[in-house]
Amino acid sequence: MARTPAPGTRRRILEASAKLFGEQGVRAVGMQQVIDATGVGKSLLYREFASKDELIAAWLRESDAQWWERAEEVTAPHSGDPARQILALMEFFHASVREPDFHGCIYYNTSSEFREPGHPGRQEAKLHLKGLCNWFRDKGVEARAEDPDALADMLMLIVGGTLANGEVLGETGPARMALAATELVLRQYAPNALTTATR
Amino acid sequence: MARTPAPGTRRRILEASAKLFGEQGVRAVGMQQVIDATGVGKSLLYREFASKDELIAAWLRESDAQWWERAEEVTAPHSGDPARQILALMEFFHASVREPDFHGCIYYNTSSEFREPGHPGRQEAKLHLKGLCNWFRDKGVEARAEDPDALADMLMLIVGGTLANGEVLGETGPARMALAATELVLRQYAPNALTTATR
DNA sequence: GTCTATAAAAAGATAGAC
DNA sequence: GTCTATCTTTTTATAGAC
Repeated sequence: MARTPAPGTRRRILEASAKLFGEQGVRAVGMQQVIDATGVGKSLLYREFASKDELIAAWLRESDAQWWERAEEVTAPHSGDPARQILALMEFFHASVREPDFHGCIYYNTSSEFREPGHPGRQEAKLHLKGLCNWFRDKGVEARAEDPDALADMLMLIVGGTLANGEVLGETGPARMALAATELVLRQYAPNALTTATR
Repeated sequence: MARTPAPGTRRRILEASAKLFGEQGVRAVGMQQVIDATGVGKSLLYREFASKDELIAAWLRESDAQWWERAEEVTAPHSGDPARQILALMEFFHASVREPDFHGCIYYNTSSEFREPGHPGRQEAKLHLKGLCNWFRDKGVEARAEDPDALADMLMLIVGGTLANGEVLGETGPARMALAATELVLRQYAPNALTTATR
């Protein structure tokens, strides 16, 4: 009880890291900037996170958990209607591109910033994206898709294309087609499920 | 004639930069590494490129020119058949993901590495991607698509999704659907053109 | 426990030697 | 013209003051 740091310390560091890493990119942000933003001492930061790589990994893991919480909120109202849940999640992606401080997907971005095969940034990115792909596949099964894996990969194509193009070209570029593309894919890969979802 | 550097200097610097920036990412590579890889002196490098940003811009511009040369080679054989040209270019993208030293698209990657609005990395990325989008639109017009802009943005979604997912998840992931997705989009947005292309 | 000072290495860029 | 040495800042990380 007495040897652990102040309770809010770790959370504050992660919040500051999320803001800085997300807005400027990971390699663009030094540990000193994280320290300045939190007001925490250098020694304490390195006590919580032994290295920058550990901080990166913790940030991505926490972001993954928080993202799934919001995704649940968006899809829960359409429980039992997998096609509409998929469309709701895709609308959620599209909305993120429209936000003024959108800077791309932290998983695609961070993975591309660290090319070393075993880097935590790559591993967490892979985990997050595979998790999303699995969610799509499960919804595909629920929607009685003939090939749920193909459906899931198609939807991942739309997600990646929406976020990658959104980062460079903004919301008025290819990202604007996210929902239309999703409907097109659903009509092809889960036609029965879609008839109930969109007139 | 006598005050210009050795003729191959600039080209050698650009070739070394292309390899290093492409494989490791731009922020991960220092100017010293470029110097070590070329054998050129530091002063000479800064005579050719006044700053790292200038080197980045020159690298991306040169890569754009070289990319369009190869794209021409791939699409030229199908001149007059825009749907097939689009499919050929998409197959070209898919093939790049399959290459053992694929590290994502240098334009999506570099744009995400430099968030400052006016950064040359962002500007060149925007130019390249808009150029590609325009090429798709022109082919859409040639293919008598009802909405060539929508078709182009749909295809950009597939390109971005293929390259972004390919960087993280490899060729066996969503990238494998690139061609099927293209056919689906063509069938929807340029159905007449496609009948001649795929049985 | 928490912060300040300080490594030690690497970054981008410049000045000067030949 | 070309390379070497240096400058300044910034990076990640550690040791020590309180």
